[in-house]
Amino acid sequence: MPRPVRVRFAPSPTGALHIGGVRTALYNYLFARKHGGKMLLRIEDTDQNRFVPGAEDYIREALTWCGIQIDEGQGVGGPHAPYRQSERKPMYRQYADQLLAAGHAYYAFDTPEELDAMRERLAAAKVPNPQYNAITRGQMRNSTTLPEDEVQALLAAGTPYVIRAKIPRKEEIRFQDQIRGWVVVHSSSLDDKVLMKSDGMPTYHLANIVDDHLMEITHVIRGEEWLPSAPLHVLLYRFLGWEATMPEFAHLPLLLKPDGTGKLSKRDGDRLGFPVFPLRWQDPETGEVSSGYREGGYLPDAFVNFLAFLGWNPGTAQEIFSMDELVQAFTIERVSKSPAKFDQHKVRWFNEQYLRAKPDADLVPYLLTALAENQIPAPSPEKALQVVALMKERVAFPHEFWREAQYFFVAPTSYDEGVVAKKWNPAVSAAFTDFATRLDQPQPWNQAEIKRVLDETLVAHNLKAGQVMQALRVAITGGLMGPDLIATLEVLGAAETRARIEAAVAALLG
RNA sequence: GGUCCGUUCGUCUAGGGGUUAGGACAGUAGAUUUUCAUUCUACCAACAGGGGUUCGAUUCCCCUACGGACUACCA
Repeated sequence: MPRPVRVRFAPSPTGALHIGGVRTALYNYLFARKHGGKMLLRIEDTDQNRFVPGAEDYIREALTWCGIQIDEGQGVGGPHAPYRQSERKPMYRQYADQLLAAGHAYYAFDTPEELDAMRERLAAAKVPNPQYNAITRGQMRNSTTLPEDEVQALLAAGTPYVIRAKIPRKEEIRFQDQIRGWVVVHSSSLDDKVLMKSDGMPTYHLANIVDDHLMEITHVIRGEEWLPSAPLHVLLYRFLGWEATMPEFAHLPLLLKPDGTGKLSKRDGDRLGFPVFPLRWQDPETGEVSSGYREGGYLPDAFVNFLAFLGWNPGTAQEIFSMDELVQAFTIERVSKSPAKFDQHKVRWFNEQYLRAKPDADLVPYLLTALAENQIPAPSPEKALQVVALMKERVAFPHEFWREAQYFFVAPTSYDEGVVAKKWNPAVSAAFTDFATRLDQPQPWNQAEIKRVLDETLVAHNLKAGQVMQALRVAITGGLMGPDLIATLEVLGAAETRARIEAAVAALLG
């Protein structure tokens, strides 16, 4: 009978989580939800040198922002706590000992200098595969070469050592990857990886296998950069006697730079002008700030939808998916093998789609925030709603409400010179003054009335709409872009409309 | 260098032994909006190359090229 699905996202707290990591978390989450399973968060902090303060909080906040809920793990708790590997340190030693006892691992006493010397020697001799392996281990200082009593003496003397995996010399290792099919690697191309470091901390390889086993992980969904070490992991499951419950592997394609080639990296975002992080991040070491999608005005649903499509698609024409719909549609089988380049145009497009799909009322807070940021007093709820309704098809990001709609709140201080030169003249000016006066008469203030009064005025002055509309827009907004002018006047109100026309006439008359 | 993974429009991708190789983003043009944006319509644009297998390969196999990952007491 199949075990209940349990997957994990296991980042290292070495800095901000970049979008490749977010996508890995997302696919794990979708898979867990789809199968009614559990999503775990485990922090892989076995390298104390690379620990970055704040990184763990960042990771959890980023996942929360994306709507990726953790069922069990760091920050949430659960039956397998602790979920931080540094706090699980005492648990790993016994498994290393088990490997040692079974002859699948050995002590190695080589100093860093001795290791360097070996590598140089192998390089100089042009050895095709220079590694600490079944062949070279015979020339090094370890428990496969040293007499037993000497090994014991060294250990008793507290000599620093590591524990290495004893990789068999000639063996074919094969496993089935859910995305790539059968992967076959010969053991001779593997090296005797360090399992336990001299500080007593396990390396990724050991900690990962032990924790996945103890936490009853059924599917390991991770980035392709792990594919080369998967055979080692398979071997470790076998050596530890855990083959029967070994998780299924699925190695996700990489996310590439938008230009050129290579793995997407932190620098690319700054260079190309788009975020590579979900949230803004300030490096505590250097103080360097990297922009985030959240702060850039991206809606989390849009960001997640976009990310889901980088390396996966449902096989249908549908592109807009809520998280629930993604859960329904997602299958590992439809994850592609080839890497994907990041496309900033497409994220923007997704954001536009999501922004427009929101009810006007949901967008009002964005407008109010944008206004507050620019020291504009909050308008009436009615006016805010009207502006949002008029502007929502014209913006891709919340912050654009300010750039695109500020003339609803601030009178223009300058007027587009090209239009003034071409369209503004004493006749137009006179008609506008007259129009402003007519607006003073009591009347219902709506688009039909405004249009009627404007038409009347134009007839009286023997002018056509084409001759004055651009000039009128410039008088009202200062520029020549924007939504329907009559609708704009309606939002502005009679008094403001009149004031702006009179100001423009006064400014442009001479 | 070695090992492994990959290769369909500029980008994300669908497809699959016989198709006008489909969609989306981007780009271009036109229509609508007397503006801009939106919207609509159209256009542009791809099976890396070479060998097989086959009546027929973009699809299956092999090779080459190219790209990438990995090759730490980092994950």
